[in-house]
Amino acid sequence: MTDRNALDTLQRYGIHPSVQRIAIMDYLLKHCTHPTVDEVYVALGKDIPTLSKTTVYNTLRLFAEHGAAQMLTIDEKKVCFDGTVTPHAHFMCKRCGRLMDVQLPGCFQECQPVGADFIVEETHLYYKGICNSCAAKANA
Amino acid sequence: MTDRNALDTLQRYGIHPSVQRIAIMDYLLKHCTHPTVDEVYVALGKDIPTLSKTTVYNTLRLFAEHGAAQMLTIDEKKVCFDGTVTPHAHFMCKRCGRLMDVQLPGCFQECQPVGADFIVEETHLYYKGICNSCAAKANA
DNA sequence: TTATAAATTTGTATTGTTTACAATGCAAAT
DNA sequence: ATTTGCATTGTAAACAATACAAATTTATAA
Repeated sequence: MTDRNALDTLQRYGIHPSVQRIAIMDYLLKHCTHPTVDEVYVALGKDIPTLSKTTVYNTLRLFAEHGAAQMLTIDEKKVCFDGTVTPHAHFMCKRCGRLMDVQLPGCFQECQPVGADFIVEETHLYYKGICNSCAAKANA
Repeated sequence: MTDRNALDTLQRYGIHPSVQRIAIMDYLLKHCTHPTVDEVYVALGKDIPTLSKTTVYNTLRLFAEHGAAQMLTIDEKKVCFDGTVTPHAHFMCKRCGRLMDVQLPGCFQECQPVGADFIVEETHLYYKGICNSCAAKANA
């Protein structure tokens, strides 16, 4: 059972805490919607009016570098962030743009790259297509 | 053996050919370096001086929509394009930024998403890490 | 406590990619 | 020859992301 407390999470990843960093990590942990920088910035701006967008950029990048968050480049328009760092895949609906978590296929552990002449630090698996709710709308 | 002729490729994917489209597809097929829009634009500008960057954007997007090319969003800085559409994975070196093709693990065909309540149209698998040549440099 | 140094945050200016859109060009069909 | 429709071009604009320097906060040492 992983600890989803913002402060603890920061400390576990060796990130020095601050009001802004705790708030941003807290947002990530509580909103599994894969928010963009702007979404985090707008949402937290209500509580921290002085918050700078640059801080959100820097902080999310910092989290990703320390492995405390995942940077997702699935949508070519904007980078999204994911506070869940346990291995999982993603699905993006091409119609509504929603991004959701997907359990990894069971066989995936054994799926190592063939003839790899490189050191793997991150593995990314994602699917694109049409989500159920968009498919249902199309039939109406 | 797939046909790597530009005109034939366009027709196979139902894309109406034009001088620009043929040139762009030809470039993709002959340069497996996963070029960006700008790289294609600069390279073809020598032969087609009137070429517009907008056309390159539109055309590569069109190719991707028709399945004649793959849009890669691995590097968060820029979108790359891949003329190879047979299933394969990618590796990006975090140090030198190079992007290369990787053979899919054999078990991957059976790797379907678990409990998928969506229609999969594309599957993307890639790795990030350090390539051999960068790792060698680090040891010097 | 006070002074000093280090780290963090802020805000503005800037860069660079991508899109929107209107005008133009071109080729096939009538 | 005219029309129709798609493709291309080029400019303007939107927008994400970064650079940077000033301001603020926090930590450390005297």
